[in-house]
Amino acid sequence: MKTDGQLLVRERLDVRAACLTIARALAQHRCLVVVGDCSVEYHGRARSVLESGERILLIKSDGAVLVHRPTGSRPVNWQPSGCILKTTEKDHFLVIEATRRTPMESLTVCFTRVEVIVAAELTDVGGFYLHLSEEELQRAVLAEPGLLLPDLRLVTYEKKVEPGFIDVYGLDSCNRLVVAELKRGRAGRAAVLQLARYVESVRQSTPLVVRGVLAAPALAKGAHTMLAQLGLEFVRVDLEKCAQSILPGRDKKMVEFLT
Amino acid sequence: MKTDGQLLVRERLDVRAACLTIARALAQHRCLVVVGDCSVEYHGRARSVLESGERILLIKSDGAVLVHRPTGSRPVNWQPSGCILKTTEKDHFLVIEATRRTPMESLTVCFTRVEVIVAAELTDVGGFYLHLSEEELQRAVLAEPGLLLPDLRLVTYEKKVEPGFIDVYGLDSCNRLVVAELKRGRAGRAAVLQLARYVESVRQSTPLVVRGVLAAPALAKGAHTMLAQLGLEFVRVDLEKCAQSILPGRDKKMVEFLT
DNA sequence: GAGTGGATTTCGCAT
DNA sequence: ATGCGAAGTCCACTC
Repeated sequence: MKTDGQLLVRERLDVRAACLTIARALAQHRCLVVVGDCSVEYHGRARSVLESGERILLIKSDGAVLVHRPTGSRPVNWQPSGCILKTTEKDHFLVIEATRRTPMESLTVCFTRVEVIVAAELTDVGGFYLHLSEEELQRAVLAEPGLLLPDLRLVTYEKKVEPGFIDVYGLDSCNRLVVAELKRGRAGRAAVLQLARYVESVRQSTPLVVRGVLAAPALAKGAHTMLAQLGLEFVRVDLEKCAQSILPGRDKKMVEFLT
Repeated sequence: MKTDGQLLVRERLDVRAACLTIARALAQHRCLVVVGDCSVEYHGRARSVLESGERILLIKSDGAVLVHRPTGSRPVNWQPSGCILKTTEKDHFLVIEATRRTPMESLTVCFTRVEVIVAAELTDVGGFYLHLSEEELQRAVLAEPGLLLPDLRLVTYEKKVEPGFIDVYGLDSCNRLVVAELKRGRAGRAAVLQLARYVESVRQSTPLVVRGVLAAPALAKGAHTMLAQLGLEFVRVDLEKCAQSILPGRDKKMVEFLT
């Protein structure tokens, strides 16, 4: 139950006090954690009703709102950052409303009982670095096209064609054009269709033979059939090799989980 | 700083005490909120490093783990429910590890300072009801095909064809087959392609004229062009009418945001 | 503001 | 377990 500039913790507040505490914290753009019994309604792109129960409400300094049940990795209800927050006391309930426009939607959390409120001014400037995203995978293939096809010569990348952007565009040893679509995960039918559209578009603009190559760590079964029907190819990409290609100096153990 | 069977709140704990408190709470499958300065690493399908900063860690009773920065509606790092948790004290740091298999991945949160720990035994049996999902939209159209096309006679739904399942399959007043794809949001190019594949598949198996209908509240601009090229149609679906059709007895004001 | 594509997507359902 | 599509997806980026 200590209070200072950074942190405020309150337990078992009555509705009036909780309302004031939350309103003050919101005004100061603090992060809020509220634990208690609440019900939730959402109106917007869809609608939802959540009956009463004990949950954890998270309100962030940018206005993002999350309602978490005791289980499940995702919030049962939420509102993205940038929404407008309003706290009121109504019929002995604490009501927190989060509204936004485009799309117009609103989330209403109604607490009948508040167990704990934590209001904190959090300082977080630490960098976040994600490796082996699709972007990094592309960097690796661009730096070392042999990872994709032996003797592949890169012509360009992110080449604009009508349906979108071709990830990798090059020539093989027989001077056939190679149109490659990269996926960091298992490639499905959607990826095959995407590639097919690119290949079709390129064929209409060149007399050269065009190879359509889907490059991914694995290929979904349905995608395999479709690929064959459309005369496209699959190339298995070795994520571990790509990782080593991207991060030559780093600890090789970093990729041990990537199989 | 009260303690009872339901709720435990601790502030400014040293690492040793924090470690014990968390281990005990985890053993009791309580929900945990930890606020403090931490760094995070993730190894698995990808890899990530999050440098030191003040965050909110949420551990749920089913083992789901979420690391939230002060902004953004989504966790910066997470681990889905069902993973194995381990808490250790290491070089005066509090280390929490969450590991799972299939896929093999692990999340490591390392606290240098713990501001607050909240451990709560939450009871939540309230129902959650989501309305106007794609499934409900389909129900509405099936119950009242006129919402889609005047005089549409339903033949079947979720009809299996090679590329997948046709949402709505019927006959119009001219006895042309109607193949309709429903979307609850704005329909894009992917939806057009999906419909095109269904129509193509149906045409190969019937001598009847086949109309391909994309039914959605709105159509993306790029999708419009593609639709025209492929000889398909767009039908605007009135979500409000669908909602009223589904929920005849409910408060009409419930759908006021749905435009 | 809309449109497009990726995501450690997650989630659910059917195979 | 895998595959497939939907999601109140969120998110960043482009036009």
